[in-house]
Amino acid sequence: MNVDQRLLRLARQPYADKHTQSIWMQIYDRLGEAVESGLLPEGSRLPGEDDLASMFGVTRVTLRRALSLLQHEGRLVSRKGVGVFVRSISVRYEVRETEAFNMALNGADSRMDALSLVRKPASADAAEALGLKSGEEVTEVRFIQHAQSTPYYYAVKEFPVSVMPEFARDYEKTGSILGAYAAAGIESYLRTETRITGDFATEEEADLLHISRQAPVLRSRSVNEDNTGRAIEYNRGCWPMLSVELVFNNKTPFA
Amino acid sequence: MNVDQRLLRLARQPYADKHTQSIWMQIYDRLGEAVESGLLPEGSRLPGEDDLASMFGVTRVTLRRALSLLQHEGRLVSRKGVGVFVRSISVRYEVRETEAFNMALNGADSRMDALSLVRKPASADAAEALGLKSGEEVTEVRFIQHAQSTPYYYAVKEFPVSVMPEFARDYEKTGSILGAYAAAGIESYLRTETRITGDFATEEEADLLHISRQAPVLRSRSVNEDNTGRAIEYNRGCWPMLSVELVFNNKTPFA
DNA sequence: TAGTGGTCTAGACCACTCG
DNA sequence: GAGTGGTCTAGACCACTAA
Repeated sequence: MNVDQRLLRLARQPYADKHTQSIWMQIYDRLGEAVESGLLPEGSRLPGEDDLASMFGVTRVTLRRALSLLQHEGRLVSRKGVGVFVRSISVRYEVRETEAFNMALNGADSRMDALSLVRKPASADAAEALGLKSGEEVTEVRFIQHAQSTPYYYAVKEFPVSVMPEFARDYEKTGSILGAYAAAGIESYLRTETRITGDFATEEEADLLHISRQAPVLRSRSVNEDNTGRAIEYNRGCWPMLSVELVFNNKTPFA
Repeated sequence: MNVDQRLLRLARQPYADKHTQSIWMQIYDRLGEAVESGLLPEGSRLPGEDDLASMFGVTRVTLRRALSLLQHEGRLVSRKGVGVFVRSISVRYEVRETEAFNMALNGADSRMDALSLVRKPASADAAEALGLKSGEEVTEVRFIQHAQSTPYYYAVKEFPVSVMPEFARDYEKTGSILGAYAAAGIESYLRTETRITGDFATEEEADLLHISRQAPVLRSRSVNEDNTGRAIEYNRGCWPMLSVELVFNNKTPFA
């Protein structure tokens, strides 16, 4: 029995009393289960909306309410003119903030790719957090991180030029941020503050992370200092909300 | 000029090209601005959907797409048979995780109310996090926190009976958790681990926090230990996603 | 060019809330 | 009973994508 047939059987199950739970909610539940059970595997394309609507015995409008919620949750992604696809949220990556850059990933095929690297005046946010003078320059690097060929983290980092004047060269040579730190004479550092908020994806983030616009994300803004207390990095990152669990450990007892 | 008139003027502004941005998105933007600008104050009721639809010159269905997104974001709340209301997200509360219980609030009228206090076997989650034996009992306390008479934090705390056998009495007497700690001989403690995730509100959470079901929330799960390393509390909390900023500070340098 | 998802309409019925 | 938000339909037109 192929996927379409099994999906059809799922769709054709009788609905519970409409007044108990709305039809579109029941469709939402069934499609969600289909994704979680693996009937609709990660990355696979759903039948067209007209087909789905007739399978579930409803109008396209009603069907779309179910799809729409699944998209807002970041579980499905639609591409205009192409189709609706399953976005994996089966894994929830654990990110240990104390490990700073080395995010703990289950799989080994994790890549952190630099999208761009430019020298420019610090953003207002970074200038304040790093205590920079107005107009002071930074090296800004945009990163995207994948796991199992799904993007799940997007970050913009700013490194003061005054601290690491040759960041671009050093990063190029060593291929890692820690390498660039070391090349600038920074052997140890401290992530002094991390601020976490929830928000909705911007258009750029939605594109890069393969989620819908308006899908919720977790944002992190953090500052790194070297062991002399000098601010060396400002980082803004975001994850699709359901894709990550942030873990903070603490060793400092309270009074 | 009253609110309805000013809202009408906002609604009657010509729409940008439909192909640039959809009508419902433009309505969404305008209503969002109306909330942020204070034209629609916190807690106020919007005109009925029929009225709004005719004000904006669209069908109720189209208008509802705008309202629906604002509700998913936790900025509006609807009450069936009553109306649609503005939920304040103008403030984003800063919660310093290192201060554990004493959340930094701008205003002074913050209350932490206990909803229930019962003795029962530890939840599976808590038992694992606290290292309890199967079936071991805890005192479970459910809290809701308000600021400016808006609920913005809901927490379920579990305290092992083996550590604080008289928690209920001590909490009653002192009126605070720290008081109950002290009464049990715990003078200092350590929030050893905090795990942050994003999720969607359950029905109970949506009710208590005055947000829509399916509105995103930030969840925190944390463990407190006393200065001998004994686990004394397991806490599960959640905030409406847009209402909070979590701040973590770190004093431990990396290797 | 055919198929896809995105938008919008006009109208209907319902359950819920409150006076 | 009057007004509210919640649901659903049947049909239409559009822009985008890929073959």
